[in-house]
Amino acid sequence: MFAEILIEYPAKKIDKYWTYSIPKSLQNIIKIGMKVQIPFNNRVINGFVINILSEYDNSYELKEIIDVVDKDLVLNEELMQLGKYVKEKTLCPLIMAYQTMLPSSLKIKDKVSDYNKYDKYIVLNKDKEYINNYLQEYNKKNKQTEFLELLLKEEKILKSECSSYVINVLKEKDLIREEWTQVYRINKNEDLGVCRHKLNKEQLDAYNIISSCSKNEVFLLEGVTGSGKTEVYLNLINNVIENGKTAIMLVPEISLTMQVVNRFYDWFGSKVAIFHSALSNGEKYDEYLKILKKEVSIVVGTRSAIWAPLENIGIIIIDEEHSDSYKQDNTPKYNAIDIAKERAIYNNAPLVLGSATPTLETRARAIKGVYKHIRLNNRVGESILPNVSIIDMIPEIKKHNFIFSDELLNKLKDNLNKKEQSIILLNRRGYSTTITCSNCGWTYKCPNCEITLTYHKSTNNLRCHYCGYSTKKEDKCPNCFEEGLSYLGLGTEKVENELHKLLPEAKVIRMDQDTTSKKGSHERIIEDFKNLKYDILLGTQMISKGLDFPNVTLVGILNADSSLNIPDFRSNERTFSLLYQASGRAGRSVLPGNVLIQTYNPDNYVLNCVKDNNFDDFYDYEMNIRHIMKYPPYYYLVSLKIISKDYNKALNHANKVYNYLKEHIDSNSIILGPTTANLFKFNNNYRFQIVIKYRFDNNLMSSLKELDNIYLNIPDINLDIDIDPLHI
DNA sequence: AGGGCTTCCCGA
DNA sequence: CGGGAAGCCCTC
Repeated sequence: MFAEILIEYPAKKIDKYWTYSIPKSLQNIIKIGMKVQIPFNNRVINGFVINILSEYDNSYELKEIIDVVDKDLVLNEELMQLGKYVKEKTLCPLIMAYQTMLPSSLKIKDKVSDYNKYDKYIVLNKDKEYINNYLQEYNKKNKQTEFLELLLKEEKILKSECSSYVINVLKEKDLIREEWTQVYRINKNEDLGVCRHKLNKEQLDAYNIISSCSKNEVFLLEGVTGSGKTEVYLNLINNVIENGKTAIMLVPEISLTMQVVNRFYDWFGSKVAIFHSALSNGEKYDEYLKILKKEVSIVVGTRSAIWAPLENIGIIIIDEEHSDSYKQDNTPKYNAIDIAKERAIYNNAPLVLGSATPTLETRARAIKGVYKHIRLNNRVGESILPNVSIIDMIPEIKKHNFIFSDELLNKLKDNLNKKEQSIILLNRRGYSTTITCSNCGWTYKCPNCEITLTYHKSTNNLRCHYCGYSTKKEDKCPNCFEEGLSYLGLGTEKVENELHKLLPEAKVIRMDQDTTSKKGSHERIIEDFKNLKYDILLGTQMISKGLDFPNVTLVGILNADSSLNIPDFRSNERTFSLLYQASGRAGRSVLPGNVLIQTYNPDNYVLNCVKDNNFDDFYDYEMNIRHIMKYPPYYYLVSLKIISKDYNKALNHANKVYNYLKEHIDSNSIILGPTTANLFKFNNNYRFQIVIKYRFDNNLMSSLKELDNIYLNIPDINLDIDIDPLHI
């Protein structure tokens, strides 16, 4: 017997099958998808069994597999197949695809360490009669007898609650012993079944259409904010598990994750496993184990949850499908929606994409009939969509209102008086975005990335939000040594300061990357705000999605232009989505909501579509632009980045890549560039970019693979290929 | 990836 | 001539 094996290192040069013979002693143990130990180039390393062969017709002398690393960890057939898909789709080494599927504690490359967690108990080592006799004979009262008596009553006691001296003495006498039971770090009660609301007509229609689909089909569930999509998901999943199948539900990111997860816990209790980045390695390990042991049938989590080793999947649901977080931005650059489609096909199950603002790609497919389009047009219960108005900031500037317009400030005051809550969104953290010397014009810039540094007042330093570089702020200009430093551009820290000045009685909580770095701080802020401990929630886009605060009646959006001005063909779409989602936070209960959008471009079409709550018009407008400009969904994109520390080398090779593509890919495909990439200098690397737009191109993928291979062997140059990029 | 072997460059 | 760095090659 022989095994074809992948080497643990995710290097493209050794990304192929290596054949080993299987020793007799392991022949019944080794399976496809298992971690094994092998000799490789005079070392012992880990490998991953990808095929088992009964014959091997080559004179080459093979080495033997040494041992199995982990008998219980076997990727199933579906995931094995999926790995090959990921390699083809994203051009990553195959082993990397499999590494991506596993929680970090179980990665192929890791040594086996025991991630199991145990509760250690002390129990009696003799029967009760024996102990009673012993106590009588012993005929003294001390800590030992006290402990034995307690143990007679309780049967087992946590070791951590016992005196180690007493334990040692009694162990010596052979009266007690230790017993270990494995415990999970996250424990939920049995199925609680609470929190079930009756579905309204629209929700019920959506539920009926999707639940009666027993084959592979993709649905777009497009529901306005507050229309109760989560309730539909819960019912769909309930239906699936009642039929003995399993379900995956993806949510975008953690601020929202726990809120959704808690609804699942409330309904499904211990049948749910969760995955998101805030879990510790041990917690992830436990959750993974629950799935492997088939103790759970529902997995809820962020992007990586799409790899859950569930079998017999009955439905996959992706909430807020427009979210960028479903695409991984380092290798393998996969999109969880693509993976979900593959898994839905494999399991012959429906896939539901839900959003109030689906991507243009998704919506176009729904309109074309590739996906089934289901709409929820009304909010649940009494609540109506908020009233949105646009505030022109140019006249406000003349009144020296640089941050808050009179109207927004008055509404905030009103809300304080009425004891209703407000949300303020500014998609920029820090204090000010730029520090410039008004005397000599010098600006603080990142030495590695050549972009302006953001000033953080609370730590009195300047930080690069891309590479993490940080430096102390000087009192005087470091260039001309005059006291001319001025603070330009607005961040959440400065808004917070300003709120304290203008509304000293308001209790303000700020939520952005800087205030949520600690574990659990997300949930704490959200809980506190929900429990009315604060009047105003101020934050970046992490507060815009999905959160449900019934007492919020006002949403203020500062500097709505900032995201419109980002040079990316999707910036209109992102702005619309961000503002629309943020607006949706207002008036979700009986109280009506107001949204104020502050801008310097009050006539902007995108903002006015938000104001009129009109996704259809926005969609038509933006689709027209995409059509004219040959962008998705009319064309597909590939982005290639040519990266080097050496400027000339990067430029030179960018041109070579261009010429290669020109020669090899279909002449109908459009090659743009090379141009300087969006972040031209990042971490001391110069980056050039080439973008390919294509519709059908039979030569493209093979050419990209070929290019990728060529650049493996060229030193000091890195070629980064992103297929279906989200940002260009 | 990373260890071993070869080559190349330069100087107590 | 010798030693160390850089480049190259190979791994079932």
